[in-house]
Amino acid sequence: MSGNASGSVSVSTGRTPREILQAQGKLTPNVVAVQSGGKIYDLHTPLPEGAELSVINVNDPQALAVIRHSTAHVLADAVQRLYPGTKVTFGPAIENGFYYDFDRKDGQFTDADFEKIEAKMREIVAGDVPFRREAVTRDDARKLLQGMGESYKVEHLERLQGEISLYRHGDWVDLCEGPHVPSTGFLRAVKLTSVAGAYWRGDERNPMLQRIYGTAFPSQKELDAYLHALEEARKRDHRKLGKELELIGFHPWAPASPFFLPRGAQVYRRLIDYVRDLYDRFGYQEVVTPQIYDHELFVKSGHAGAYREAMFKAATVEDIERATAALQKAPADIEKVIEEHLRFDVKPMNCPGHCLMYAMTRRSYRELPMRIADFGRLHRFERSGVTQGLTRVRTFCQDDAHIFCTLDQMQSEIIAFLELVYTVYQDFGFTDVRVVIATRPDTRMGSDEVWDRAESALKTAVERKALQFEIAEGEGAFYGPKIELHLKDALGRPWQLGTIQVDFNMPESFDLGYVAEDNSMHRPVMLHRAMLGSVERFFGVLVEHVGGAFPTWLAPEQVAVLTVSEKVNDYANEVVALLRRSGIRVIADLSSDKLGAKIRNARNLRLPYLAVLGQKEADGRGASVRCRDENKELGFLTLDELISRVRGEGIPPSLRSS
RNA sequence: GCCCCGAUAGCUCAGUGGUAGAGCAGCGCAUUCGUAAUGCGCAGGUCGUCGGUUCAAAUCCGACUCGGGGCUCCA
Repeated sequence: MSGNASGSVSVSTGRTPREILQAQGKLTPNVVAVQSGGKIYDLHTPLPEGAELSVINVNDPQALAVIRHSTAHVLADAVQRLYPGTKVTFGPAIENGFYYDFDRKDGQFTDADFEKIEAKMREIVAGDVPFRREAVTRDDARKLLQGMGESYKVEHLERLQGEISLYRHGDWVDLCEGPHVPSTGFLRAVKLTSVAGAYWRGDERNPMLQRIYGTAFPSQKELDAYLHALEEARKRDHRKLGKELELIGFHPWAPASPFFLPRGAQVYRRLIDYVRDLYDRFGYQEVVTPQIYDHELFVKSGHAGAYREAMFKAATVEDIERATAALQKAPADIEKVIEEHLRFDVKPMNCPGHCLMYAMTRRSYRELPMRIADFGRLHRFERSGVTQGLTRVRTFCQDDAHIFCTLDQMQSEIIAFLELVYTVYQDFGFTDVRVVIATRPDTRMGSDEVWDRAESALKTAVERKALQFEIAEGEGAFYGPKIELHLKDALGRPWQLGTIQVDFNMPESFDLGYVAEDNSMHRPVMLHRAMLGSVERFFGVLVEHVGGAFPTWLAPEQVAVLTVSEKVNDYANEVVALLRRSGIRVIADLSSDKLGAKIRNARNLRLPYLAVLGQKEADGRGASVRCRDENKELGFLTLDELISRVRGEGIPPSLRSS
């Protein structure tokens, strides 16, 4: 059970953590690895001379990644035993587990193989064989890997820099930098979860590998807890809740295009109304613009090139007849015929139309900043494999707006936007927002000076709000840098919702200008910005965030009127009419069901308030009220009390008078 | 687009080659009930679509459609 296997060529110096801990008498059976200088080292890897270290025990959070990466090795070992000839590639620990990518020549993995593979893995774990590390030269590694036929590893080897190491457990060996657990016996709770295709190095042009996902924990108990939490998260899935609560529907004849059913449309409309109210207060002007434009527009905006694949064409029968006739005359000119005769495109974005509108008249600096908002419906052709529920669809609308402003106004506009968007997220109860600033890519337009100014405007705004942020170097659009705001869905998958992007390109392409104070023409800057982003996506993430229990101000119905018996139907109808007149959204259950059943149904719909009406309530002109959010009965309330309570919660938190 | 999985009643699901099932929802009748499911009855399906294998297909095979998981979190 020694660290460095004897006989290998060691490039490292210094003692291993195992040796250090042993000397100090601190090597307990629970030690998985150590931490030193912010890095995790396993017990096999020599530390720099004189390094400080702290012990990582099997139950420490930092041990998870080590355990999972080691489990990936055991998975690969098991797979290669069961399916000889399978080549290994990468197998990292990931956020909630690990994966390993294989190139299997003789078939595909399916979920049905998991049981067999897990059994083999348990066997390897039961053997409690030690992991061993060897530092080797590139030549030795190459010889070894070539001898094993591991062509992907050989390819990877040539890209590696720095020290090259092998890890072994039993007679299985892999090119790997670690870190790994001391022995396979540390891998006590393992589950394979799914199989998927994945391209070698993530590139579509490369061969597709078979990826097996799994997860591992220090104990079965923790694994079970994780799997249970996953189950719970699935219950919040907006696709499941959307169906159960009759919010949305889909039909094969409109793939990846949601129907918002009456209950869902109630919420959808309120999301938009909410934003619209903010626009009124924050100096935005809403416009309504065309759905279908001449192709020429998107040539000018650049979409016809870069965005071509994602755009729907709109053709009339006449267009197609003309195109057909033209093709019969000149069959070779397909591209040209399509350009000429299929003239219309369905808009994938609002910005080109807004540029047209901006340029409809001569603009003065006095009009800027001009904030143009549009809830126009957009269509984008998303490839079939990437669509998903409401979070990735082919038709949606954004709370989209374009701010045309001067370079000097850019900074304050970005800050004002961040103020606004954080108010919005607060109203919805989102606190876990990830902020990413995407900076200049290699191929870009505009001078470095202008980019400097735009990037620093974004950074300043984020810093002014004291927000934590990450920089995504080179990930900005070719026309300008941007801030992205990401939120997570129930399963922890991140989605970009809000964004603000600086654009120097489109004003240029459309030759936009304004007359400045000195009577000279200047080019405005264009800011693309959205808070909810796609309303569809936001709706999906929101459903999951609140578990289908919309706050009173968004709920499709705010109060359910439930009768104890049909004897009080007259009073119930009176109450419903009164609440409706008071602007409250009500449904009534006057059926012959028992009260218990009515309550159950209304609760399953997650209605904020239940108003029970019986003879007592009819006599007292009130209702016996139950509140979903406080999860308790409020007892008897007069109708006025009920109305003022629901009305108070019926407006967004940031707008409530205090 | 590519890899794997799935599709049976409005919903959730059972049914592995031999006469299509359950619960819930719906409809009808009875019940008039006090805080998470009242009882009885009725109705409801070209088993996603098309093709193939077979005496016989929801079931086996193939294609297609739609949906789900995934496709750098780089040894």
